[in-house]
Amino acid sequence: METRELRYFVAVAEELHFGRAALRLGIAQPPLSRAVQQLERRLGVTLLERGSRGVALTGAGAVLLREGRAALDAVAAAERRTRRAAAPAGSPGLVLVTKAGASTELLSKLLDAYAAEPGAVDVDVVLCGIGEQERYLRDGRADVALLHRPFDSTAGLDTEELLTEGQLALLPAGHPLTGRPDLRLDDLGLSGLPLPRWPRDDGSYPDGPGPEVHDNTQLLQLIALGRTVAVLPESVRAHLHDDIAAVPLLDAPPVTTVIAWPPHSRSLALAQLVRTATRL
Amino acid sequence: METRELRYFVAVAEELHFGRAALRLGIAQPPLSRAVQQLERRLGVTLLERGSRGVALTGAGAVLLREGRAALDAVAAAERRTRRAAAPAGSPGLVLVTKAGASTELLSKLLDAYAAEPGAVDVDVVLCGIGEQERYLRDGRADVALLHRPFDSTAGLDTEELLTEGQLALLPAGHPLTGRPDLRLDDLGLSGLPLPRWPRDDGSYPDGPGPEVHDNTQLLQLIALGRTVAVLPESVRAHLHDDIAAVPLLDAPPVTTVIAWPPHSRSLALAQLVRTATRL
DNA sequence: CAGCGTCGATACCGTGACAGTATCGCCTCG
DNA sequence: CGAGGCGATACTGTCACGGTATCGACGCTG
Repeated sequence: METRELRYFVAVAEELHFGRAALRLGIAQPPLSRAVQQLERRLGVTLLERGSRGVALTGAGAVLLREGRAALDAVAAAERRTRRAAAPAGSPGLVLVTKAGASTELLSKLLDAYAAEPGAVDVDVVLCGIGEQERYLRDGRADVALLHRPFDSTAGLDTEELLTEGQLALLPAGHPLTGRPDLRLDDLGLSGLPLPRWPRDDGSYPDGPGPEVHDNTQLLQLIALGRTVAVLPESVRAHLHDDIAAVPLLDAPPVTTVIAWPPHSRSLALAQLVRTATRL
Repeated sequence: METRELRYFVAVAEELHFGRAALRLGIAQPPLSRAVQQLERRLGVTLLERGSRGVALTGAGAVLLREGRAALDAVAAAERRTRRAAAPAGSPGLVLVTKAGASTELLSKLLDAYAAEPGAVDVDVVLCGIGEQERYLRDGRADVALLHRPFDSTAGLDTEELLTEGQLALLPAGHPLTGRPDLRLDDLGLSGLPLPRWPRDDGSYPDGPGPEVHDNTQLLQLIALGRTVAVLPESVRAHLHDDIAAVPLLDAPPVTTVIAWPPHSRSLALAQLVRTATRL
């Protein structure tokens, strides 16, 4: 199986539409149809059900979509890491990825501490959207990530725990619940405010009454405006102005910040960064 | 990067010889030279140093060898798993891989217990060489493996521990050390017998006085013949005849048998097998 | 030091795979 | 029933891939 065939199939499987997929791939529709047909013939497997109203994935097609994405990520990682290995000194020695707006204090302490180590290399910091860190590690765009359990999955990664913290309820300043010394998750239903809706993996939003949000800044602004409430780790306190009140939550699951990297990484710089992180 | 280019490069990087690599790939040498050159041009990276006496890997080439193998495994896994997903009922629902001659009691108990579960699917058992299990999981030849820590690496796999056991010194019957109630690792040096040499990942053997072995049967025979001594988990006891004596080792690291599978596996049958295993 | 063998690179050529344009066949919806 | 959307098919040109023959550099050896 060639990566070209995989790219083609993944595009069609994601778009569920040959025309759009061809557009995305920058080719015409007929070669795309033929390439996917040929892939199906060579595998001896029907991947797509062609109805007159677009296409649908078969069970085997769903498997190939998942596995094919992983394989394409692995190929992309091979290419990027090879280029990086040959890059002249001075280019970033390590790329660290984390969610925008999370663990900022921990991150800056880590970067400072690591930079002070003898033999430290340059560290590029990449900020990505919610839950995208794993992808960055798997396709080689990053060498190491900061993740937050239980929100982010660490399956298939090597990790070290850095920090565990409780969570706070964030409410608009002056909200009635603000007077309580602490809260439980059930109490938030009494706030009269809906919880925000975060995007799913595919970018769409679940249905519900709350506002759609995709980063923390946006969320904090919506809380201050009295449109929503949120549950966030204690470390957000540093970012709060007096228009938002924080109340400890007794029964919210604790959040653990972990440093994660792909298994089989063979980099001294990475090992040193991880060691520095665990010593913080 | 196309998988064809990766296959070609990996073949050359492994053989360190264009002619042999071409033979292995079933093509002539000139197209192979050109394909690798083109790969280097497109990556903008020198992968091989061509000397008049064969070729050598550059640093970037070593990276691409490692990452490229992983990528090719991922592509192979995508292909195999897709075929399996479309295979008619009756074909093996799960493939389990383990080292030949290890954990046989545990394995047969597991297979019996799982087969008795409602909704159990057929389980194929594949026996492989030392340390090959991880490869089977990564390239899709197997769905689940039995591994033995600390010998096998479980990096990048999801695991559950099944059994931890101490290790025994295996000596020829009648050997002087046989009289002792227990031993320490250092004592084995006094046995007058060398330790056996296991193959490395690349199939070659380290230098040393001991005999070369590649499986347990061979090893036990050599012990019985008085040619070597070995350190093995307690569960080998069941396979010993009276020509071999076993003495507990006080300071050998305990061996843990774990059941392991690729992260992100989405199979009910696998989950049920793992649950059965942990309940044994 | 000449001659030969080894090994990778280059030259040249034929075939086939891939991409493009035009068009068909089918289904859906107004 | 006609129009439009969607995927498949027909046909064609070009380029990439693979093969054979040969070159050029280096090392070994008599």
